[in-house]
Amino acid sequence: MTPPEGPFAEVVLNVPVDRTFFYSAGGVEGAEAGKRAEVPFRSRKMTAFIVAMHGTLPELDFPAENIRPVARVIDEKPVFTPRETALARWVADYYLSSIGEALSAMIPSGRRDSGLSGFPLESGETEFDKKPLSAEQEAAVNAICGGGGGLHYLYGVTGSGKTEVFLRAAEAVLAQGKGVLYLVPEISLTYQTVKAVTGRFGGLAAVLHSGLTPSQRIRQWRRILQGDARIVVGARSAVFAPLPDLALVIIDEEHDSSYKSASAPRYHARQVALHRAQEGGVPLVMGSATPSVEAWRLMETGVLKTHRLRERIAGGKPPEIHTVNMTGTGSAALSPPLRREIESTLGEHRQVILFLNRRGFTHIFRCNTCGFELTCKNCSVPLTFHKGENRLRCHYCGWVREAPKVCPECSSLDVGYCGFGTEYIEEEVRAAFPHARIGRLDADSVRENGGLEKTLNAFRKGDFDILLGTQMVAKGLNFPGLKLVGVVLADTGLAMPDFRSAERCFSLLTQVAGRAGRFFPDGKVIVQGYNPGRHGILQACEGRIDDFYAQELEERKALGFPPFSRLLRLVFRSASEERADRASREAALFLRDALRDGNCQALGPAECPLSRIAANYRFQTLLRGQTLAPLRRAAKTYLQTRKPLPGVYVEIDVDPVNLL
DNA sequence: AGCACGCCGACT
DNA sequence: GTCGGCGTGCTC
Repeated sequence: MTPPEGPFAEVVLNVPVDRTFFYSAGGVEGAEAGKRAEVPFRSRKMTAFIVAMHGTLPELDFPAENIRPVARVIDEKPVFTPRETALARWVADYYLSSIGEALSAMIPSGRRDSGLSGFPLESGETEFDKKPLSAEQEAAVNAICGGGGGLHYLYGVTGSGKTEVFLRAAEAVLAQGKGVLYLVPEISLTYQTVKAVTGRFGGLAAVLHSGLTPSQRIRQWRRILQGDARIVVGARSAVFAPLPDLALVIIDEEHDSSYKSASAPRYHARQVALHRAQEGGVPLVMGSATPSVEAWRLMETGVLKTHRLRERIAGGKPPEIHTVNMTGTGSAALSPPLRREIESTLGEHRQVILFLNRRGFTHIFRCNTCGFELTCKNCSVPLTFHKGENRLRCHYCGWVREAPKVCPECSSLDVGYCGFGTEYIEEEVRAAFPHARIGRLDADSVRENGGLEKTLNAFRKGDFDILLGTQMVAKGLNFPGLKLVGVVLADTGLAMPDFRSAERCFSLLTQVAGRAGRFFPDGKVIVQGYNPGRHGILQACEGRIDDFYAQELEERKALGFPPFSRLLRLVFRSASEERADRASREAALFLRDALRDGNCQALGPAECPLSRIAANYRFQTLLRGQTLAPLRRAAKTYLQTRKPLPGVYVEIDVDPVNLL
């Protein structure tokens, strides 16, 4: 074998191995740090990220003749800099992933440049014009831009003008020739914000949204890297945007859980943003009408500087909220009061949104004789009945089966489909209001009709009288014709065994209520539930915001949950229940021992609330402590020194947002 | 993560 | 005798 030719490329690969690899770059043109390359790895080709070039081979613990040549350099110009590599290292360290996994999550995978920008700018619109600032807004802008870093929170209801503050602060930063990162929860749900940014800053803006193809994504990425686009708007992964001179980070709807990645590395964009801001010594400003409980606590303790926007710029006042107790009301999804309100709203030719929190409480199969409930054969969740096709479907893995006519367990004929799915409600609403035009918005209908935006625009234009939908109608949408919002079943999700369920319920209801009164002072909200007096529902309905946080913080403190502790979750999953169980118990023993000194605990192991997902059995162990460092250290030691049984996979979740 | 290598059971 | 199960370890 010929001796390897220099220079040498040090690369990272998307494998869960936390180290770099070396390749000979003598045979290719243009190998350079920051470029991607194709390399042979084991028996296949992989995309490698070149993190450094070396003239001579550094001392290695393996024979130099094993060095293999780079197959091809992918990029003409570098797509990342040492800043991105350093950020990837930080993410990998914080979230216990490999550098390769972190860098792969950061950098778009596009190959060629497509000519399309992927985001045509509309012209002739005027809503992007600067609006005059209230005294509160002006004070907030001044504080944020007042020099130095600083952590700020814009706390105010929907319509209190948070966006305008963000835009003015961004404008000031852009005027200095520096860069702004503007994070939003889900681009498709925050179209108004995105339009406001692109409308006001035009070609200076880059939008990273989920609809971009990989090549469009890398085109935007290059614009940012070159300094052509200096304000970046985007969802979670936009937090990695390679702005060369970042001077302001904005996080809109800070409480939103979509900022947390569900796959490795399981990063929280808010945490990454905080790191970037502090490292650069630049301000970070977050905003929401319903701050996360963590953020609320940081506001109370003064870590976050709070700027309260009390005025409702858009006019209107908080809507009336009525609650309806559904206990013992039978199988109708719409209570008489809700029916009457819909009727009178339609009579005024105004619009209605019926909001349904689909998760966890849908239309499930249940035997009235033995109580048997049909669950997915792969996951442990109840199957959802789809009347249209007369089938049952799993909303986790997609498994479909015919709807049985008799109970599979006791053969009773007395079986039913209880709960309210969107289809079921649609039917009931159609029957009750045969002349109303009804639109439906959920994950299925979005896929079928080819677009959330289409349905929402149709509703905004008045093509429907009633819009029936899940979570996605609750966010960032303003409909001038809307008068009535009905929450069909507010308890949904509160039954979930998760310490954040009350918080989620509260924020959802408060946000929904906030939308209703935005344009009309006579907006009305009706909240139905089996227990509308519950913590999380009651305070949202009565607008007792401070009370909710006070009580929630008290409960978290009593139970030792965040923000009074830090958590690290390890999920062991396997096709074999026995192995997943055994691996989790072995790990818990090890971890408990590793944490024995220090004020930390290992909870569990226990079956996960979602005990099976996609044919995998799941067990978890929770590590808890006052600080994260010992938890991370223990988990890291476990990963490095122990390997779980074959066929058992470990998911590490640092700062988990749900424990399902 | 893949994927090859290697060491023990049933089978044309 | 070998085909193939899965447990173990390595990847520049």
